[in-house]
Amino acid sequence: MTRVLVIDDEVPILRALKINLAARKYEVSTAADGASGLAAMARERPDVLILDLGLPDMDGTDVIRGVRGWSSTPIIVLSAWGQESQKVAALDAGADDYVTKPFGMDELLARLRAAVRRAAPAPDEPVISTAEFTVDLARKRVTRAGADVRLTPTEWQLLEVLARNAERLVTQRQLLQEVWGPGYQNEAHYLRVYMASLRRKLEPDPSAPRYLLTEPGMGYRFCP
Amino acid sequence: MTRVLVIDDEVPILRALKINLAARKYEVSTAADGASGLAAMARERPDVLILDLGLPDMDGTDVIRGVRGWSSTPIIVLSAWGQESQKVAALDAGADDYVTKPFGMDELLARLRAAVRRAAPAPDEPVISTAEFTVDLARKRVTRAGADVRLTPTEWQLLEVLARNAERLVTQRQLLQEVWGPGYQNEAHYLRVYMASLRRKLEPDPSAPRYLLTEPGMGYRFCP
DNA sequence: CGGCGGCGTTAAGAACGCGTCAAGATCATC
DNA sequence: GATGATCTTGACGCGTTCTTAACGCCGCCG
Repeated sequence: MTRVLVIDDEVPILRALKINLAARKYEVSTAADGASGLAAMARERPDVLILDLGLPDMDGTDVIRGVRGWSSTPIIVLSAWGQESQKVAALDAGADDYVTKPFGMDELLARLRAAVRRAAPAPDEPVISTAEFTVDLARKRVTRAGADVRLTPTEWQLLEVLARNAERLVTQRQLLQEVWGPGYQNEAHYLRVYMASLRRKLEPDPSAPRYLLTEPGMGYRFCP
Repeated sequence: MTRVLVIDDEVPILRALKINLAARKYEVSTAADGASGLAAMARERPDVLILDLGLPDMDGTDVIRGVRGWSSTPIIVLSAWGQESQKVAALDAGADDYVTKPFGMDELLARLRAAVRRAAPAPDEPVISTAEFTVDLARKRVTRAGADVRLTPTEWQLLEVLARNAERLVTQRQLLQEVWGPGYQNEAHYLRVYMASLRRKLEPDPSAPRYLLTEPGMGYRFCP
């Protein structure tokens, strides 16, 4: 049976979720604020977390970071309409999906199923290759034309995040967060320096990238 | 069978709707004022709500907010001719569509069908496509005729909000709020500039838009 | 008929983002 | 403590994007 933890301070929503989820054979527990939510998270180890961003005691993204510090449990975020930036921040902090309030129960259930399904098969294909080079995520190795390519630690981390999200656009904030940690989310400059050096080592023509693409104003994308 | 709740205080309209909707195999219930309407809403959980803005006891937008606090049931608003600002307020409060009195039954039925259709499927895979182009929300990608379309960040954000509310009328205020943030709600001018450039990149004939439609005085609508 | 407001289009300067180079600062290693 | 690699920071040029203003069009209303 799938266990769900709901962290929300609004009683009507809490009750509605409890009833509907229980009816679908989920095992539901609840918490009304961030602090007790984190405690419940550690105590009960649920399979999914549903988190309202508008909590009385803590910022929603801080709760996410608190969880992501030690767990990769899927997190679905509830946010009010019009808080686009909050949603982005939540996703950057490590949330998996979001639902805008007011939400239809069907939509939430669908996203819940999707999150659980995604979480189950963890081991991805650990080797990603392009026509020019291959990235072995497990061995932390990059090969080009038969030979290993020497990458500095920072270069590798950057490439790893991009490779894990192949084909996906990864925002600058997300990259900075994953490679340099929180507090560096505005140092977009680092990205340019290191993307340049990655391209110099991996691209056939570094000034006209084919695999490590820039999406101006938004981020980067790795296209094998 | 689709269940419809009609909240209206005018007896002739109420009767006309009841007859016409029942003839189309809708299950109809009615309420004559805001307070009993909200009660009926909670009790009966209809699939659609048709709400007259000119109620004797409450402001129409307050009824909408009362519903939107806990439910995303589609709301179609009825308003007298010439009450533009009321309509905008209603849409901002969370209504899905509006019909101006006096209205043709065919138009109302069409909007009703559209509202129900929209509410039904929770989009698991966030890809919205038209005959001309497709929008992939997760990958942040727009494809037209097999090729990627380059959008600037602002263009993308604007399209994203419209796509997430496909088929639905989005007010200028909502768009400005989501894309430029609060404090820009009167800069309707930006919308025109960026809608123009979106149309230039996506519409087959930018001067006669088929997908990115203008609702004069109100806002815009994305119709796949 | 003429003014007014909403909408679409275009253009131009300002502001910003990106890539590049290079000079310190820091760290690891011996 | 010296050396070399790596990371941080600054400066600059270039192209893109944002912002703002101006103008034409259309429907509405006095």
